Amino acid sequence: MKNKRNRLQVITEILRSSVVGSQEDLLRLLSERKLNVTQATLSRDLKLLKVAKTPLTNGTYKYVLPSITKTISPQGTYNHLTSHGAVLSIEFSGQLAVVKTKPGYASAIAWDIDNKGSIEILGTIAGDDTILIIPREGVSRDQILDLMDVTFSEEK
Amino acid sequence: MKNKRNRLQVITEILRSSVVGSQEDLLRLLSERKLNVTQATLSRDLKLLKVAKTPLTNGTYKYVLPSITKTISPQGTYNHLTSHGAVLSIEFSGQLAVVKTKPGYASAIAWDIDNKGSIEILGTIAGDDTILIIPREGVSRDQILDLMDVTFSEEK
DNA sequence: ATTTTATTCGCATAATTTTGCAAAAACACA
DNA sequence: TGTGTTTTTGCAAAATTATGCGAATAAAAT
Repeated sequence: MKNKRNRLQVITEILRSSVVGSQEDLLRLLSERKLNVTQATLSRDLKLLKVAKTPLTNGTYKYVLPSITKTISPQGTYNHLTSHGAVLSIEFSGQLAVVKTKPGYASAIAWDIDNKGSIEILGTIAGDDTILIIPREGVSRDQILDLMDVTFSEEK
Repeated sequence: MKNKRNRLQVITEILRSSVVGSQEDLLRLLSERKLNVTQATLSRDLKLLKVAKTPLTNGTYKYVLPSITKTISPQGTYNHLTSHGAVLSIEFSGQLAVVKTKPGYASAIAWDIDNKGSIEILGTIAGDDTILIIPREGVSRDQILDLMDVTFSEEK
């Protein structure tokens, strides 16, 4: 189908605006919007979107979007944070990763990154609102993204 | 049993230091440490710890600890952040919540909290490394924790 | 100490999620 | 358009996770 892109978009909107506790629930919400798929497809969609299922204090569960999502912009893909945290975006240039933060946050966040002691990262250099991450040779962009996802949103 | 506390502690250590993709895996890791329980218990433990199952880019899954975990300490529960983010802990006194941050972060974070415009929070007052949160009457500690969880880590 | 109350946990099962496979749909392009 | 390739999806089954219930254990109360 050609509505996969659209469906993924709608799913993120739904998850952003409501508490969804199961794929069956999501299925219902989607069909209200005339998007009919099976639960199996949702499982795959959520995996693609890296949506996590997390317990709430009220004893129920909720699907939550990851902190980093890939946005497809005119000039290639671009990873921006869906949260309102201090980290605004992550992009790559060759082997290097560039993290943009709110003004003043860069060095503190770079400290967090360094402090995680991840073997994948050789070091970081921070300005005021920009951090340059120097990954170890052979480390992929995806590995860095996973790492940041985990560093910035949920815990390791 | 009396080793629940210990078991929860060990679980957090394991999840912090390795990639666990299923409860069965966790079961094995625990039994290596002489902690024998059933998967049912793990499901409950993970729910208690608010551990989320999240997809990784390599196509597998991983259980991740939340940024705020309730630590079961002798003098009652106490909520500290497991992440290396700027927020270090949240504790309550009566109706008020006190957030400790890394030095210098308090006002920036208080701004984030205010800016979320949550109806549950009347206002905040920030010093250098401490924020006082004044919740609206009738708002529970758990509600505040949920809110902070969402504010500091994952998206809403 | 005995009874009552609350917690923890295993068992079995229910509920939910993931995935292999094959078919359908979309795409590429000669 | 026809043919080969890739992507998407449903189906059904496998795998995984969640939970009702009762037994066991611990804690509290009298």
